[in-house]
Amino acid sequence: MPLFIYNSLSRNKEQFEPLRPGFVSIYVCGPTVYGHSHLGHAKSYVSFDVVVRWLRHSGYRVKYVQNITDVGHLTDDADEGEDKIMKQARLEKTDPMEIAQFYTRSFYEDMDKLGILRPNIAPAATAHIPEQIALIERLVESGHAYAVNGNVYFSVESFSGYGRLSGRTDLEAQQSGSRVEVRSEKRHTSDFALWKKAEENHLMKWRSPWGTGYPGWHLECSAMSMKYLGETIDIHGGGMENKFPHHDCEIAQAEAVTGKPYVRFWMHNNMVTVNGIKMGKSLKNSVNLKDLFSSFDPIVIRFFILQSHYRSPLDFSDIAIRASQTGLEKLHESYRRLTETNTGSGMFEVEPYQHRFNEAMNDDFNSPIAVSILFELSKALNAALDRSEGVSEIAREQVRAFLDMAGTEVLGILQPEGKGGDKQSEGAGKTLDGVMALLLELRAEARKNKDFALSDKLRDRLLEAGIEIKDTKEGASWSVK
RNA sequence: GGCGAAGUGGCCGAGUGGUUAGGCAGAGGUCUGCAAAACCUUGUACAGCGGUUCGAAUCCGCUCUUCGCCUCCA
Repeated sequence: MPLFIYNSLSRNKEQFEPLRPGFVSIYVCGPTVYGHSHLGHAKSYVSFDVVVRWLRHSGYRVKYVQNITDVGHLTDDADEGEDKIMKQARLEKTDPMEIAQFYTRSFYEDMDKLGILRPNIAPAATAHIPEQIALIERLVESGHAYAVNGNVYFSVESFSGYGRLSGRTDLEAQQSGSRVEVRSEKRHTSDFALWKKAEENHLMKWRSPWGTGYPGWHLECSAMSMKYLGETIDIHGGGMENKFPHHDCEIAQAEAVTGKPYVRFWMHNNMVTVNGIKMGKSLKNSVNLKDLFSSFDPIVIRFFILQSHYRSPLDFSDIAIRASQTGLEKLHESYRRLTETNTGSGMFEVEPYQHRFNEAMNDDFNSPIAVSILFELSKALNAALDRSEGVSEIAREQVRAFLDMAGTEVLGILQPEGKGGDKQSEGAGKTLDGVMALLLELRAEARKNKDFALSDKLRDRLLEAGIEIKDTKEGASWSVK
Protein backbone atom coordinates (compact mmCIF):
# COMPACT_ATOMS: atom_id res chain seq x y z
CA MET A 1 0.00 0.00 0.00
CA PRO A 2 1.67 3.23 -1.08
CA LEU A 3 2.16 6.16 1.28
CA PHE A 4 0.81 9.55 0.28
CA ILE A 5 2.13 12.73 1.84
CA TYR A 6 0.79 16.24 1.41
CA ASN A 7 3.66 18.24 -0.01
CA SER A 8 3.41 21.93 0.88
CA LEU A 9 5.56 22.76 -2.12
CA SER A 10 3.16 21.31 -4.69
CA ARG A 11 0.08 21.75 -2.49
CA ASN A 12 -0.96 18.24 -3.30
CA LYS A 13 -0.83 14.78 -1.85
CA GLU A 14 1.95 12.93 -3.60
CA GLN A 15 3.00 9.33 -3.46
CA PHE A 16 6.09 9.05 -1.31
CA GLU A 17 9.17 7.25 -2.50
CA PRO A 18 12.49 8.05 -0.86
CA LEU A 19 15.44 9.16 -2.93
CA ARG A 20 17.45 6.16 -1.82
CA PRO A 21 15.42 2.94 -1.66
CA GLY A 22 14.79 1.85 1.90
CA PHE A 23 16.27 4.97 3.45
CA VAL A 24 14.45 8.14 4.51
CA SER A 25 16.16 11.37 5.46
CA ILE A 26 14.07 13.77 7.50
CA TYR A 27 14.86 17.12 9.06
CA VAL A 28 12.49 18.91 11.41
CA CYS A 29 13.00 22.43 12.69
CA GLY A 30 13.74 22.23 16.39
CA PRO A 31 13.06 24.69 19.18
CA THR A 32 14.83 27.89 20.06
CA VAL A 33 15.80 27.18 23.63
CA TYR A 34 15.08 30.28 25.65
CA GLY A 35 11.98 29.14 27.54
CA HIS A 36 10.04 26.07 28.63
CA SER A 37 8.21 24.17 25.93
CA HIS A 38 4.54 24.78 25.28
CA LEU A 39 1.66 22.94 23.70
CA GLY A 40 2.69 24.12 20.24
CA HIS A 41 5.99 22.30 20.54
CA ALA A 42 4.09 19.25 21.68
CA LYS A 43 1.82 19.30 18.63
CA SER A 44 4.67 19.67 16.22
CA TYR A 45 6.96 17.06 17.70
CA VAL A 46 4.23 14.55 18.47
CA SER A 47 3.10 14.85 14.85
CA PHE A 48 6.55 14.26 13.42
CA ASP A 49 7.22 11.55 15.97
CA VAL A 50 4.32 9.62 14.51
CA VAL A 51 5.55 10.33 10.99
CA VAL A 52 8.94 8.86 11.87
CA ARG A 53 7.39 5.92 13.72
CA TRP A 54 5.16 5.11 10.78
CA LEU A 55 8.01 5.32 8.28
CA ARG A 56 10.06 2.97 10.45
CA HIS A 57 7.12 0.63 10.81
CA SER A 58 6.80 0.68 7.03
CA GLY A 59 10.29 -0.76 6.83
CA TYR A 60 12.39 2.31 6.17
CA ARG A 61 15.65 3.06 7.86
CA VAL A 62 14.92 6.63 8.97
CA LYS A 63 17.57 9.17 9.82
CA TYR A 64 15.85 11.90 11.79
CA VAL A 65 17.65 15.17 12.40
CA GLN A 66 16.19 17.89 14.59
CA ASN A 67 18.23 20.93 15.47
CA ILE A 68 18.52 22.88 18.67
CA THR A 69 18.64 26.61 18.02
CA ASP A 70 20.89 27.95 20.73
CA VAL A 71 21.97 31.07 18.90
CA GLY A 72 19.51 33.78 19.70
CA HIS A 73 17.36 35.22 17.00
CA LEU A 74 16.26 38.75 17.51
CA THR A 75 13.27 39.80 19.51
CA ASP A 76 11.70 42.27 17.15
CA ASP A 77 12.06 43.20 13.54
CA ALA A 78 14.39 42.07 10.83
CA ASP A 79 17.60 43.66 11.90
CA GLU A 80 17.04 45.38 15.20
CA GLY A 81 16.29 44.29 18.70
CA GLU A 82 17.83 42.10 21.30
CA ASP A 83 18.92 38.51 20.94
CA LYS A 84 16.24 36.35 22.60
CA ILE A 85 18.61 34.07 24.40
CA MET A 86 20.71 36.98 25.55
CA LYS A 87 17.63 38.73 26.80
CA GLN A 88 16.58 35.70 28.80
CA ALA A 89 20.11 35.44 30.18
CA ARG A 90 19.92 39.02 31.29
CA LEU A 91 16.53 38.43 32.93
CA GLU A 92 17.77 35.32 34.71
CA LYS A 93 21.11 36.96 35.53
CA THR A 94 23.17 34.27 33.92
CA ASP A 95 24.88 33.74 30.58
CA PRO A 96 23.43 32.67 27.23
CA MET A 97 24.98 29.22 27.06
CA GLU A 98 23.60 28.32 30.46
CA ILE A 99 20.17 29.44 29.31
CA ALA A 100 20.45 27.34 26.19
CA GLN A 101 21.58 24.27 28.09
CA PHE A 102 18.96 24.64 30.78
CA TYR A 103 16.08 24.93 28.34
CA THR A 104 17.43 22.22 26.08
CA ARG A 105 17.26 19.79 28.99
CA SER A 106 13.80 21.09 29.86
CA PHE A 107 12.69 20.50 26.27
CA TYR A 108 13.81 16.88 26.20
CA GLU A 109 12.31 16.27 29.61
CA ASP A 110 8.91 17.31 28.27
CA MET A 111 9.29 15.52 24.96
CA ASP A 112 10.29 12.30 26.72
CA LYS A 113 7.17 12.48 28.84
CA LEU A 114 5.10 12.80 25.71
CA GLY A 115 6.58 9.56 24.47
CA ILE A 116 8.44 11.30 21.66
CA LEU A 117 11.42 9.31 20.44
CA ARG A 118 14.60 11.32 20.35
CA PRO A 119 15.93 12.31 16.94
CA ASN A 120 18.93 10.39 15.68
CA ILE A 121 20.97 13.56 15.54
CA ALA A 122 20.21 16.76 17.44
CA PRO A 123 22.78 19.27 16.24
CA ALA A 124 23.17 22.58 18.03
CA ALA A 125 23.62 25.71 15.95
CA THR A 126 26.53 26.94 18.06
CA ALA A 127 28.38 23.70 17.40
CA HIS A 128 28.19 24.25 13.64
CA ILE A 129 29.53 27.74 13.13
CA PRO A 130 32.32 26.61 10.76
CA GLU A 131 29.78 24.82 8.55
CA GLN A 132 27.63 27.93 8.45
CA ILE A 133 30.57 30.17 7.60
CA ALA A 134 31.58 27.76 4.85
CA LEU A 135 28.10 27.93 3.38
CA ILE A 136 28.17 31.72 3.39
CA GLU A 137 31.55 31.69 1.68
CA ARG A 138 30.20 29.53 -1.09
CA LEU A 139 27.22 31.87 -1.47
CA VAL A 140 29.47 34.92 -1.66
CA GLU A 141 31.75 33.22 -4.18
CA SER A 142 28.85 32.25 -6.40
CA GLY A 143 27.47 35.76 -6.34
CA HIS A 144 24.33 35.00 -4.33
CA ALA A 145 25.49 36.94 -1.30
CA TYR A 146 27.31 40.18 -0.57
CA ALA A 147 29.08 41.66 2.43
CA VAL A 148 28.42 45.18 3.70
CA ASN A 149 29.90 46.63 6.90
CA GLY A 150 30.53 43.27 8.50
CA ASN A 151 27.08 41.97 7.57
CA VAL A 152 26.44 39.46 4.82
CA TYR A 153 23.13 39.35 2.98
CA PHE A 154 21.58 36.87 0.61
CA SER A 155 20.49 38.50 -2.59
CA VAL A 156 16.97 37.30 -3.34
CA GLU A 157 17.10 38.68 -6.86
CA SER A 158 19.97 36.30 -7.62
CA PHE A 159 17.79 33.28 -6.97
CA SER A 160 14.86 32.89 -9.32
CA GLY A 161 12.79 30.51 -7.22
CA TYR A 162 12.70 32.68 -4.11
CA GLY A 163 9.35 32.57 -2.34
CA ARG A 164 8.00 29.58 -4.21
CA LEU A 165 7.11 27.62 -1.09
CA SER A 166 5.01 30.36 0.47
CA GLY A 167 3.73 31.73 -2.83
CA ARG A 168 5.44 35.04 -2.21
CA THR A 169 7.20 35.29 -5.51
CA ASP A 170 6.33 38.83 -6.43
CA LEU A 171 9.31 40.67 -5.01
CA GLU A 172 7.93 44.08 -5.94
CA ALA A 173 4.72 43.42 -4.06
CA GLN A 174 6.73 42.26 -1.09
CA GLN A 175 8.80 45.37 -1.22
CA SER A 176 5.90 47.78 -1.30
CA GLY A 177 3.79 45.91 1.20
CA SER A 178 6.57 45.18 3.63
CA ARG A 179 6.11 46.34 7.16
CA VAL A 180 9.83 46.34 7.66
CA GLU A 181 11.55 49.57 6.93
CA VAL A 182 13.91 49.50 4.03
CA ARG A 183 17.47 49.27 5.16
CA SER A 184 19.73 51.16 2.92
CA GLU A 185 22.68 48.81 3.02
CA LYS A 186 20.58 45.98 1.58
CA ARG A 187 20.19 45.82 -2.17
CA HIS A 188 16.61 44.62 -1.87
CA THR A 189 14.18 44.77 1.04
CA SER A 190 13.70 41.03 0.99
CA ASP A 191 17.40 40.29 1.19
CA PHE A 192 18.05 38.49 4.43
CA ALA A 193 21.05 38.31 6.72
CA LEU A 194 23.40 35.35 6.56
CA TRP A 195 25.91 36.82 8.95
CA LYS A 196 25.52 39.69 11.35
CA LYS A 197 28.11 41.93 12.82
CA ALA A 198 28.19 41.68 16.61
CA GLU A 199 27.92 44.77 18.70
CA GLU A 200 30.43 45.26 21.52
CA ASN A 201 28.13 43.89 24.22
CA HIS A 202 26.91 40.91 22.23
CA LEU A 203 27.81 37.76 24.12
CA MET A 204 27.45 35.03 21.50
CA LYS A 205 29.84 35.86 18.71
CA TRP A 206 32.43 34.21 16.53
CA ARG A 207 35.22 35.26 14.21
CA SER A 208 34.55 35.10 10.52
CA PRO A 209 36.02 36.38 7.25
CA TRP A 210 33.68 39.37 7.64
CA GLY A 211 34.62 40.22 11.20
CA THR A 212 33.25 39.17 14.57
CA GLY A 213 29.58 38.30 14.44
CA TYR A 214 27.01 35.58 14.51
CA PRO A 215 25.01 33.61 11.94
CA GLY A 216 21.66 34.72 10.53
CA TRP A 217 18.39 33.09 11.44
CA HIS A 218 17.87 30.73 8.56
CA LEU A 219 21.37 29.52 7.97
CA GLU A 220 21.77 26.79 10.54
CA CYS A 221 19.04 24.55 9.17
CA SER A 222 20.44 24.58 5.64
CA ALA A 223 23.97 23.97 6.85
CA MET A 224 23.15 21.20 9.29
CA SER A 225 20.60 19.50 7.09
CA MET A 226 23.11 19.26 4.26
CA LYS A 227 25.89 18.18 6.58
CA TYR A 228 24.02 15.26 8.10
CA LEU A 229 21.52 14.30 5.43
CA GLY A 230 23.00 15.43 2.14
CA GLU A 231 22.19 18.11 -0.39
CA THR A 232 18.75 16.73 -1.18
CA ILE A 233 16.64 15.33 1.62
CA ASP A 234 13.37 13.44 1.52
CA ILE A 235 11.31 15.29 4.10
CA HIS A 236 11.63 18.61 5.86
CA GLY A 237 9.09 19.36 8.54
CA GLY A 238 8.21 22.35 10.63
CA GLY A 239 5.48 24.65 11.77
CA MET A 240 3.36 26.50 9.25
CA GLU A 241 4.43 29.88 10.52
CA ASN A 242 7.93 29.05 9.36
CA LYS A 243 7.02 28.64 5.72
CA PHE A 244 7.88 32.25 5.20
CA PRO A 245 10.45 33.49 5.59
CA HIS A 246 12.37 30.69 7.26
CA HIS A 247 11.83 27.81 4.87
CA ASP A 248 11.89 29.92 1.73
CA CYS A 249 15.23 31.27 2.88
CA GLU A 250 16.52 27.80 3.65
CA ILE A 251 15.65 26.72 0.13
CA ALA A 252 17.32 29.75 -1.38
CA GLN A 253 20.55 29.32 0.58
CA ALA A 254 20.86 25.65 -0.15
CA GLU A 255 19.76 25.53 -3.76
CA ALA A 256 21.72 28.60 -4.78
CA VAL A 257 24.84 26.72 -3.80
CA THR A 258 24.07 23.16 -4.84
CA GLY A 259 21.83 23.70 -7.83
CA LYS A 260 19.86 20.68 -6.60
CA PRO A 261 16.44 20.45 -5.00
CA TYR A 262 16.96 20.95 -1.27
CA VAL A 263 13.86 19.12 -0.08
CA ARG A 264 11.59 16.67 -1.88
CA PHE A 265 8.63 16.76 0.52
CA TRP A 266 7.85 19.77 2.67
CA MET A 267 5.52 19.02 5.58
CA HIS A 268 3.98 21.75 7.71
CA ASN A 269 1.98 21.22 10.83
CA ASN A 270 -0.74 23.64 11.83
CA MET A 271 -0.94 25.79 14.92
CA VAL A 272 -2.39 25.36 18.36
CA THR A 273 -5.01 27.94 19.17
CA VAL A 274 -6.49 28.97 22.50
CA ASN A 275 -10.08 30.10 22.16
CA GLY A 276 -9.51 30.30 18.45
CA ILE A 277 -6.47 32.56 18.69
CA LYS A 278 -2.99 31.39 17.88
CA MET A 279 -0.98 30.45 20.89
CA GLY A 280 2.38 32.14 21.09
CA LYS A 281 4.98 33.13 23.57
CA SER A 282 4.70 36.75 22.58
CA LEU A 283 0.91 36.68 22.91
CA LYS A 284 1.17 35.53 26.51
CA ASN A 285 -1.44 32.84 26.02
CA SER A 286 0.93 29.93 25.64
CA VAL A 287 0.18 26.77 27.53
CA ASN A 288 3.30 25.60 29.29
CA LEU A 289 3.72 21.84 29.17
CA LYS A 290 5.07 21.50 32.69
CA ASP A 291 1.94 23.24 33.98
CA LEU A 292 -0.28 21.11 31.80
CA PHE A 293 1.38 17.91 32.99
CA SER A 294 0.43 18.74 36.56
CA SER A 295 -3.24 18.40 35.58
CA PHE A 296 -3.05 15.81 32.83
CA ASP A 297 -1.04 12.71 32.11
CA PRO A 298 1.33 13.61 29.24
CA ILE A 299 0.05 10.62 27.28
CA VAL A 300 -3.41 12.20 27.40
CA ILE A 301 -1.92 15.32 25.81
CA ARG A 302 -0.28 13.17 23.16
CA PHE A 303 -3.59 11.45 22.50
CA PHE A 304 -5.44 14.77 22.40
CA ILE A 305 -3.00 15.99 19.74
CA LEU A 306 -3.34 12.83 17.67
CA GLN A 307 -7.13 13.11 17.67
CA SER A 308 -6.80 15.92 15.16
CA HIS A 309 -4.83 15.97 11.94
CA TYR A 310 -1.38 17.54 11.92
CA ARG A 311 -2.42 19.97 9.16
CA SER A 312 -5.49 21.16 11.07
CA PRO A 313 -5.36 23.75 13.80
CA LEU A 314 -5.89 22.33 17.26
CA ASP A 315 -7.98 24.36 19.65
CA PHE A 316 -7.00 23.99 23.26
CA SER A 317 -9.47 23.76 26.10
CA ASP A 318 -9.64 21.85 29.37
CA ILE A 319 -12.98 20.39 28.34
CA ALA A 320 -11.60 18.99 25.11
CA ILE A 321 -8.61 17.43 26.87
CA ARG A 322 -10.85 15.92 29.51
CA ALA A 323 -12.93 14.34 26.77
CA SER A 324 -9.75 12.86 25.35
CA GLN A 325 -8.75 11.59 28.74
CA THR A 326 -12.01 9.71 29.20
CA GLY A 327 -11.70 8.27 25.72
CA LEU A 328 -8.13 7.14 26.21
CA GLU A 329 -9.01 5.46 29.49
CA LYS A 330 -11.58 3.48 27.57
CA LEU A 331 -8.95 2.24 25.14
CA HIS A 332 -6.60 1.37 27.98
CA GLU A 333 -9.35 -0.49 29.77
CA SER A 334 -10.18 -2.47 26.69
CA TYR A 335 -6.53 -3.40 26.20
CA ARG A 336 -6.21 -4.42 29.82
CA ARG A 337 -9.29 -6.62 29.59
CA LEU A 338 -7.88 -8.29 26.53
CA THR A 339 -4.66 -9.23 28.26
CA GLU A 340 -6.26 -10.30 31.53
CA THR A 341 -9.33 -12.21 30.44
CA ASN A 342 -9.27 -15.96 30.08
CA THR A 343 -9.51 -17.15 26.53
CA GLY A 344 -12.51 -18.96 25.14
CA SER A 345 -13.64 -20.26 21.81
CA GLY A 346 -14.99 -17.14 20.08
CA MET A 347 -13.48 -15.74 16.91
CA PHE A 348 -12.45 -12.20 16.31
CA GLU A 349 -11.39 -10.81 12.97
CA VAL A 350 -8.66 -8.15 13.29
CA GLU A 351 -7.69 -7.94 9.66
CA PRO A 352 -10.29 -5.32 8.63
CA TYR A 353 -9.14 -3.00 11.41
CA GLN A 354 -5.54 -3.58 10.54
CA HIS A 355 -6.23 -2.79 6.92
CA ARG A 356 -8.13 0.41 7.63
CA PHE A 357 -5.51 1.52 10.11
CA ASN A 358 -2.78 1.14 7.49
CA GLU A 359 -4.94 2.95 4.97
CA ALA A 360 -5.42 5.88 7.33
CA MET A 361 -1.74 6.16 8.17
CA ASN A 362 -0.75 5.90 4.54
CA ASP A 363 -3.13 8.73 3.70
CA ASP A 364 -0.92 11.57 4.90
CA PHE A 365 -0.61 10.18 8.43
CA ASN A 366 -4.28 10.51 9.28
CA SER A 367 -4.00 9.87 12.99
CA PRO A 368 -7.58 10.91 13.86
CA ILE A 369 -8.93 8.20 11.59
CA ALA A 370 -6.38 5.76 12.94
CA VAL A 371 -7.55 6.54 16.47
CA SER A 372 -11.20 6.18 15.51
CA ILE A 373 -10.41 2.69 14.23
CA LEU A 374 -8.93 1.78 17.60
CA PHE A 375 -12.20 2.91 19.17
CA GLU A 376 -14.21 0.79 16.81
CA LEU A 377 -12.00 -2.17 17.55
CA SER A 378 -12.27 -1.56 21.27
CA LYS A 379 -16.04 -1.50 21.08
CA ALA A 380 -16.25 -4.70 19.07
CA LEU A 381 -13.67 -6.36 21.28
CA ASN A 382 -15.51 -5.46 24.48
CA ALA A 383 -18.68 -6.88 23.02
CA ALA A 384 -16.88 -10.08 22.08
CA LEU A 385 -15.36 -10.39 25.55
CA ASP A 386 -18.80 -9.90 27.05
CA ARG A 387 -20.15 -12.91 25.22
CA SER A 388 -20.06 -16.23 27.01
CA GLU A 389 -17.78 -17.89 24.46
CA GLY A 390 -15.21 -15.10 24.83
CA VAL A 391 -12.27 -14.84 22.49
CA SER A 392 -9.95 -17.62 21.44
CA GLU A 393 -6.25 -17.73 22.24
CA ILE A 394 -5.31 -17.17 18.59
CA ALA A 395 -7.72 -14.28 18.17
CA ARG A 396 -6.49 -12.72 21.37
CA GLU A 397 -2.89 -12.85 20.25
CA GLN A 398 -3.79 -11.35 16.88
CA VAL A 399 -5.65 -8.47 18.47
CA ARG A 400 -2.85 -7.94 20.92
CA ALA A 401 -0.27 -7.92 18.13
CA PHE A 402 -2.31 -5.35 16.28
CA LEU A 403 -2.76 -3.12 19.31
CA ASP A 404 0.92 -3.38 20.16
CA MET A 405 1.72 -2.22 16.64
CA ALA A 406 -0.95 0.44 16.22
CA GLY A 407 -1.39 1.70 19.75
CA THR A 408 2.08 1.29 21.18
CA GLU A 409 4.63 1.21 18.39
CA VAL A 410 3.06 3.69 15.96
CA LEU A 411 0.80 6.05 17.90
CA GLY A 412 2.50 5.62 21.26
CA ILE A 413 -0.71 5.93 23.26
CA LEU A 414 -0.99 2.47 24.83
CA GLN A 415 1.40 1.30 27.49
CA PRO A 416 3.24 -1.84 26.54
CA GLU A 417 2.06 -4.82 28.53
CA GLY A 418 3.40 -5.13 32.04
CA LYS A 419 4.52 -1.55 32.18
CA GLY A 420 1.97 0.08 34.42
CA GLY A 421 3.35 3.57 34.28
CA ASP A 422 5.67 5.22 36.75
CA LYS A 423 3.32 5.39 39.67
CA GLN A 424 5.29 2.95 41.78
CA SER A 425 8.44 0.97 41.69
CA GLU A 426 8.51 -2.64 40.62
CA GLY A 427 8.82 -3.98 44.18
CA ALA A 428 6.13 -1.76 45.61
CA GLY A 429 3.88 -2.83 42.73
CA LYS A 430 4.30 -6.48 43.68
CA THR A 431 3.46 -5.73 47.28
CA LEU A 432 0.39 -3.79 46.24
CA ASP A 433 -0.71 -6.67 44.03
CA GLY A 434 -0.64 -8.97 47.03
CA VAL A 435 -2.52 -6.56 49.27
CA MET A 436 -5.14 -5.90 46.62
CA ALA A 437 -5.66 -9.59 45.97
CA LEU A 438 -6.39 -10.04 49.66
CA LEU A 439 -8.76 -7.07 49.82
CA LEU A 440 -10.69 -8.21 46.78
CA GLU A 441 -10.95 -11.67 48.28
CA LEU A 442 -12.35 -10.25 51.52
CA ARG A 443 -14.78 -8.11 49.59
CA ALA A 444 -15.94 -11.08 47.54
CA GLU A 445 -16.58 -13.00 50.75
CA ALA A 446 -18.48 -10.09 52.23
CA ARG A 447 -20.65 -9.86 49.14
CA LYS A 448 -21.28 -13.57 49.24
CA ASN A 449 -22.48 -13.19 52.84
CA LYS A 450 -24.58 -10.19 51.78
CA ASP A 451 -22.55 -7.96 54.06
CA PHE A 452 -22.87 -5.04 51.69
CA ALA A 453 -21.95 -2.48 54.29
CA LEU A 454 -18.48 -4.04 54.46
CA SER A 455 -18.08 -4.56 50.72
CA ASP A 456 -19.11 -1.00 49.96
CA LYS A 457 -16.82 0.30 52.64
CA LEU A 458 -13.91 -1.52 51.01
CA ARG A 459 -14.85 -0.13 47.62
CA ASP A 460 -15.35 3.43 48.82
CA ARG A 461 -12.26 3.61 50.97
CA LEU A 462 -10.10 2.18 48.24
CA LEU A 463 -11.43 4.79 45.85
CA GLU A 464 -10.50 7.47 48.36
CA ALA A 465 -7.02 5.98 48.37
CA GLY A 466 -6.95 6.26 44.59
CA ILE A 467 -7.79 2.70 43.63
CA GLU A 468 -10.85 1.96 41.56
CA ILE A 469 -12.63 -1.36 41.68
CA LYS A 470 -14.57 -2.68 38.76
CA ASP A 471 -16.89 -5.66 39.00
CA THR A 472 -16.99 -7.68 35.83
CA LYS A 473 -18.32 -11.09 34.92
CA GLU A 474 -14.86 -12.51 35.50
CA GLY A 475 -14.72 -11.06 39.01
CA ALA A 476 -13.45 -7.81 40.42
CA SER A 477 -10.44 -5.95 39.07
CA TRP A 478 -8.64 -2.87 40.29
CA SER A 479 -6.62 -0.06 38.87
CA VAL A 480 -4.77 2.93 40.22
CA LYS A 481 -6.54 6.13 39.24
C1' G B 1 -2.56 45.66 0.61
C1' G B 2 -0.05 40.63 -0.69
C1' C B 3 0.22 35.14 0.31
C1' G B 4 -2.39 30.99 2.52
C1' A B 5 -6.03 28.02 5.48
C1' A B 6 -10.81 27.25 7.25
C1' G B 7 -16.28 27.57 8.58
C1' U B 8 -19.52 20.22 10.18
C1' G B 9 -24.77 18.07 15.21
C1' G B 10 -24.33 20.58 22.82
C1' C B 11 -18.55 20.25 22.62
C1' C B 12 -14.04 18.17 20.13
C1' G B 13 -13.04 16.35 15.38
C1' A B 14 -12.61 13.20 10.36
C1' G B 15 -14.46 12.46 5.63
C1' U B 16 -17.21 12.36 1.20
C1' G B 17 -20.92 13.82 -5.38
C1' G B 18 -26.09 9.58 -3.66
C1' U B 19 -24.96 4.68 1.84
C1' U B 20 -23.24 5.22 10.10
C1' A B 21 -16.76 8.64 10.86
C1' G B 22 -14.97 8.47 15.81
C1' G B 23 -14.65 10.56 20.82
C1' C B 24 -16.93 13.41 24.93
C1' A B 25 -21.51 15.00 26.94
C1' G B 26 -27.11 13.80 27.07
C1' A B 27 -31.51 10.21 26.97
C1' G B 28 -33.54 5.14 27.39
C1' G B 29 -32.34 0.00 28.31
C1' U B 30 -29.32 -4.73 29.74
C1' C B 31 -26.12 -6.31 33.62
C1' U B 32 -25.38 -5.40 39.14
C1' G B 33 -27.37 -6.23 46.12
C1' C B 34 -26.50 -0.87 44.85
C1' A B 35 -23.03 1.65 42.05
C1' A B 36 -19.01 2.05 38.67
C1' A B 37 -17.31 -0.27 34.31
C1' A B 38 -18.99 -2.75 30.02
C1' C B 39 -22.72 -3.67 26.30
C1' C B 40 -27.32 -2.31 23.34
C1' U B 41 -30.55 1.64 21.46
C1' U B 42 -30.92 6.87 20.48
C1' G B 43 -28.63 12.34 17.31
C1' U B 44 -30.12 12.75 10.15
C1' A B 45 -24.99 18.26 11.27
C1' C B 46 -22.18 20.25 7.35
C1' A B 47 -21.91 29.47 7.33
C1' G B 48 -25.34 32.17 3.61
C1' C B 49 -26.92 32.95 -1.54
C1' G B 50 -26.71 31.43 -6.50
C1' G B 51 -24.96 27.78 -10.31
C1' U B 52 -23.47 22.72 -12.43
C1' U B 53 -25.90 17.78 -11.71
C1' C B 54 -30.91 12.85 -11.90
C1' G B 55 -28.74 14.08 -7.03
C1' A B 56 -24.14 18.61 -3.26
C1' A B 57 -22.75 19.40 2.98
C1' U B 58 -19.04 17.38 -0.80
C1' C B 59 -17.71 20.66 -7.57
C1' C B 60 -17.93 26.16 -9.38
C1' G B 61 -18.99 31.43 -8.31
C1' C B 62 -20.21 35.26 -5.00
C1' U B 63 -21.09 37.01 0.09
C1' C B 64 -20.25 36.83 5.29
C1' U B 65 -17.15 35.24 9.28
C1' U B 66 -12.74 33.31 11.52
C1' C B 67 -7.62 32.10 11.62
C1' G B 68 -2.31 31.99 10.09
C1' C B 69 1.92 34.35 7.54
C1' C B 70 4.04 39.02 5.47
C1' U B 71 8.82 40.92 12.64
C1' C B 72 11.33 36.00 16.41
C1' C B 73 7.74 31.92 16.95
C1' A B 74 6.30 24.59 16.71
